[in-house]
Amino acid sequence: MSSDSSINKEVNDKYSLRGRVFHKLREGILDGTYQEHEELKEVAIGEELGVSRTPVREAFRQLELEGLIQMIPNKGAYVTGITDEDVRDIYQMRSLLEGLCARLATEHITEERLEEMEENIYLSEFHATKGHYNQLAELDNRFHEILYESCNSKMLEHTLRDFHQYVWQVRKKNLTNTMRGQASNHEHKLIMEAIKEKDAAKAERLANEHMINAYQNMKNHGFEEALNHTKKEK
Amino acid sequence: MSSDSSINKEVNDKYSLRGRVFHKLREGILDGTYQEHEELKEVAIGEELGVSRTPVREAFRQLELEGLIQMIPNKGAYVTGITDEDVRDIYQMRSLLEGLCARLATEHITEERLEEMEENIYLSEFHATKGHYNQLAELDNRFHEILYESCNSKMLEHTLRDFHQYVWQVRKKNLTNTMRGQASNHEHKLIMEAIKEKDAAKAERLANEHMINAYQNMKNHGFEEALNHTKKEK
DNA sequence: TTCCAATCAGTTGTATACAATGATACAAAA
DNA sequence: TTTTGTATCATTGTATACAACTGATTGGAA
Repeated sequence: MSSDSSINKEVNDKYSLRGRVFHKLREGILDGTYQEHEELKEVAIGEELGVSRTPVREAFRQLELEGLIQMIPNKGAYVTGITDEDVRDIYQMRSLLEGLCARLATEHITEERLEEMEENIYLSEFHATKGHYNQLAELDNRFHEILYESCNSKMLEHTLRDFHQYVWQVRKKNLTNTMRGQASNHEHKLIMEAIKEKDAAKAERLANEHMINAYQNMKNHGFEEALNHTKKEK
Repeated sequence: MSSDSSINKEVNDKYSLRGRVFHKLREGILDGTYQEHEELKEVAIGEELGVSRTPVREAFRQLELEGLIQMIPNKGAYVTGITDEDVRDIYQMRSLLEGLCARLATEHITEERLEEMEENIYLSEFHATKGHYNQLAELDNRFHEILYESCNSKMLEHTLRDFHQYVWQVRKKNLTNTMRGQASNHEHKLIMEAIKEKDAAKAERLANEHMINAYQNMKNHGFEEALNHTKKEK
């Protein structure tokens, strides 16, 4: 069921103008192309992407709901951006929720997904030794996706996927810049083993720590550059 | 800063057609007016609310992002609704996150908000003895709002507010139908006292349990009627 | 000079027109 | 009878037109 909706979302994103605008803007905001407090004008964005105001407006509505832009009625749309504090808060929440997810996944994961997870970790080890950081980041991404799909909770899946995408830009840089990739993969392996042993409490604790470690590492290795936001008023 | 955005949201909701459509539809989906799998047609909804397709479409985008409707490109919008499982999952997540929120609030709450909280609890006791269930529900609502505003985390505030609104319809019925209101208020009082004592760990644990109790109570006292969804295929 | 108001430019809010897509019904052929 | 092709219709996707609002500028009066 959840795969249905994600497939539809893919199709939607790919073929509709609105979807393309939404993702383009989201990406732009998260990677700093559109900076905090910048005003987004409907016609300007429309021309930039070669579409009319209608799809742009619809994309704005979604970005507003995600909190990436703030709309002031009859005035304009302003980039809220993602601050250091936001990243910290997301990791705090994710630590708890990824733990919950891992616990639930222990109870509900299918044999098929467990195999994909095993393959994922195996592949990650390979790419880590070869220094293929892009593949590594993709696999890391996918590992968490598998967990989300396996927790048997539509709401949790949805929430975690949102958070994950939110910090994706930051994470990507981090995995490619440091040795975190290998450590991360090792932690994935431990989580998977706990799931295989059907030890839900252990899986929860490990997933918890996995997030805390990821955040700590990020802070240590140049957090600010990872978010390439150049300014910050306070 | 967070109050700014909520004010804007209020203004927005009140004065723009899109906002009105969004809330009307959201309410309708959550309270069962629009049932699961029902198709929402743009023109029909537009005529129903006396607006054109444009604001309706923009509201659809937001509902889609919240997961309340599913849109199939070039086909239509279908109500996803909120199932028993969704409510269970939300309470599971809320239990963890409200705990986190209470912990953070312990560190960051202002004197002003603490006073409002105290007043809230005092008023709740009064209305509880008088059987004013509507006011009780409103105050319960507000208590959590104060916590969200006090945690000093924009993301957490946003997330919890979303969840809260999601289960609001269900909660309201529950608070009005049972003696849960009084028990709930007592738990609020304990949480507040922990915050006043600056015992963050205790506040976290209490908020945790508060959610679990709320959910348990809901299950015991006719969960299905609270969600007035009449059908369910499986 | 300063203040106020009127006007104007620019932007968003909403409605509508047109295009494209998918569903359905019906007819014709196997 | 069943199947397939086609025409038609309903619905969504997108563009555009117009209305309403906001902010700024200009001009005049005190």
